[in-house]
Amino acid sequence: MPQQPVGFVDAVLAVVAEIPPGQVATYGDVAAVLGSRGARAVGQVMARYGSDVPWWRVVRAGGRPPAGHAEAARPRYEAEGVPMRATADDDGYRIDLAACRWRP
DNA sequence: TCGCTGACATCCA
DNA sequence: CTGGATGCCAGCG
Repeated sequence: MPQQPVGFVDAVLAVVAEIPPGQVATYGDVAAVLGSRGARAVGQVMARYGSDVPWWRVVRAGGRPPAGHAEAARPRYEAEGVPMRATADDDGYRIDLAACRWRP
């Protein structure tokens, strides 16, 4: 285990990269793994560096996809086999965390 | 150094 | 269930 002196950004990317296909984790869970409660900070990292990690596997509490990216994440969940339920929300769907929530 | 922003979480009405 | 308000954390100007 090479390093521990890694920036918060690298830590977030590492956790997201460890999420297995077909499963998802919430921003709060990722922050908890890092030992922080900055769920928002995690979202910041995704917005800037999430391009290199399966950001679609990181969702908000309640099983909602990232705000403004629901359309881009929906096909990913279908490809991964993540169970989701259609809703009347702006996102159009919701993820069943009870069946695919990833636990570190 | 200070203040604002943001792909959030949780609580209450 | 929905909506509004508050709190937390890290990055950037």
